[in-house]
Amino acid sequence: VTLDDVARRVGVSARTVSRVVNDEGGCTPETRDRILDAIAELGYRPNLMARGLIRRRSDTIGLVAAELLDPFFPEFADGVQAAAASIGRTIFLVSTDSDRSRQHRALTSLLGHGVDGVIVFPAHDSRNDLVRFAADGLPIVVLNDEIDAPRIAVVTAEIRHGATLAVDHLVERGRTRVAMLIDHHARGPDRPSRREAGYRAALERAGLRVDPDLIIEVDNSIAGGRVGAAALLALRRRPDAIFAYNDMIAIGALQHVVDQGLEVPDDIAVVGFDDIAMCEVVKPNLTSVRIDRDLLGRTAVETLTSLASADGEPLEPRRVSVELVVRQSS
Amino acid sequence: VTLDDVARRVGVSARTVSRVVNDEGGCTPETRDRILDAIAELGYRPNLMARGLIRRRSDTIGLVAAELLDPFFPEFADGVQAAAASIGRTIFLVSTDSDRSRQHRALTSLLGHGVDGVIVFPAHDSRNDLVRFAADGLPIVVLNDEIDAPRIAVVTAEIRHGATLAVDHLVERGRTRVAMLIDHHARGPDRPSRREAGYRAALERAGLRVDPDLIIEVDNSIAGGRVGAAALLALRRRPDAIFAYNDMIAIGALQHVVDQGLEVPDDIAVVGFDDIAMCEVVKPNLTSVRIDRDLLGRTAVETLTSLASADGEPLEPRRVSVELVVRQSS
DNA sequence: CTGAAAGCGCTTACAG
DNA sequence: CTGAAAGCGCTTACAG
Repeated sequence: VTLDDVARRVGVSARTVSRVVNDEGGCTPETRDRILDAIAELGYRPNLMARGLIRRRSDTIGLVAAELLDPFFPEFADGVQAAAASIGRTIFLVSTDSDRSRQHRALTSLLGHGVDGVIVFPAHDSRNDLVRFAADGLPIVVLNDEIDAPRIAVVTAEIRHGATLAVDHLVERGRTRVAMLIDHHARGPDRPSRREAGYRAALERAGLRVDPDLIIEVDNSIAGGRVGAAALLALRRRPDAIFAYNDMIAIGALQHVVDQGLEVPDDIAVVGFDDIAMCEVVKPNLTSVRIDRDLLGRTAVETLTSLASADGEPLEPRRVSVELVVRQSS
Repeated sequence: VTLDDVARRVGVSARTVSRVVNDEGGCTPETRDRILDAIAELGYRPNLMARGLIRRRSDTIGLVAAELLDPFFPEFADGVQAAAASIGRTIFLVSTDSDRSRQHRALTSLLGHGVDGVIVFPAHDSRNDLVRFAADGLPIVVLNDEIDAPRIAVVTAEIRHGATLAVDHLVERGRTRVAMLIDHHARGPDRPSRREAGYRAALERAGLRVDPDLIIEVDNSIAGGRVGAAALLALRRRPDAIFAYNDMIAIGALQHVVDQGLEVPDDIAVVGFDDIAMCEVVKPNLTSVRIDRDLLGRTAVETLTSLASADGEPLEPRRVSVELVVRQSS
């Protein structure tokens, strides 16, 4: 059942029905009501592909995730979904597994579907590709990375600041040998870790030496945290605090330290990052840097909207603030 | 840049370019190569809305969630995403907050976008609406509910069986007063809980009485589990085991029991449902009924594909098996 | 192996 | 306030 069917039924032109469907006004209330009745009666639903073909956009937003299973993701996606729904946008969801070519295919497809723009957790080494898509007219909001290019806007949490909050806190508690367990994927030459930068800055500001032995690269998982903690405990001069790249790693470290019979936080304090729900479930409860992921998602949508109407004007990066949540582990 | 641009560039008709883009064959390799070159050179990307308008489908799948923040969801979504990607489908993601009218709007929109079909966690009391959409030609795969209607297929885990596994296990360990904490939303007249049915059946089969005092409705959250456990501990004859509707509730119960100074599992055993990652983080580790959510997601996509080509033929419900994972809490 | 024509279901100028 | 015409960018028969 098409617009024409409705028009025929009522005895008006398709143009008039279209006007009612899109709430353009300029139509007698009476005609309007008759059309609305016919729409309900016939069960008319606009064909969004036809509309999109003409308008050159489909009122959709692409959400391109590197990894759906990241504990970070659900709340972020929920924020995106809520904000998108509130402005009448439907979201396309794609996961790239952080693979550049999968991301490329995803963006091609999304562009073909007429998305207003995309919110992207970039795949590894995909900056140039993103810049190219943006140059082709695709508005892109990038998370967790800093890309400076036209039609690309950056939305991020104050990660570096969060890291300094965590380390400052540990130093205040008298810790002098603060180790860091860092996701080895997060530490490339083209992608310096903001958490590590904050960690280093905070230590230096406190007059503490940055001991390279205390910075260990690990797998981004609970198991990785365990392995990292084991390596730290094996050092001749072991640390009195561990700052982890994220909560999963922190939880692994915490578990290993406790399993070894050490007291947390007395022997070793542990601080995570992200503040996922598990922080309050693990014993002792994990101190962490809270990122308001829901807000981050909403901000991403808002930024995408601005970007789409900014017509190529560069947008300042939007930074969502973080806060340290102190719990039993520190 | 359109199909016509490419055609003009190469000096062939749009029809021929279309044939190459869609890999239809029937075209000299030489022409094909020239077209492929022109496509790359011009950066042609097919307009999926135009294609969809004609084909009457957009090669997309709708994923309609009640609640993105359910710990159940990410792995399920990942399975859906992986299976969809493998057959060249992009997914639309919508969350309804279990609200019937939001679900209605979501389905209307998805239908307008030309989805092949939808995978739905139904909103409360929305069965009739789903049946209506299916009657209008929308293939629907329903999770966590049993709806018997044309063009609707059911995919589910063996929930009831899982509950009997859990209770059988507790009975084997000598427990005679097994309580159940049940999500109060899951217990409506139109939606009998399969977990409760399994619980009751297992107890009866073991010759144990089902004590109504031991069945308590709680909020679906850790806090709800705590409240439920408190109520159980306040009974004159308290239980020696708790079977929870899901892991979040179980974890709350576990925490409360431990906080009260009781031994788990010696004084009270606790078993959850779903087997989320937290089960291995909480102390003592939580015994749970494992649902392979990734497989469930893949099965949903597969079923949707069958359903779309089944042309109205009813499909048998697909049941994904579950397994009991015994840990320290029982 | 290739092309000319029609049309998917809408919206966009434009005219009355 | 309403309508007739053109066209968005493709694919689908059909003809050669």
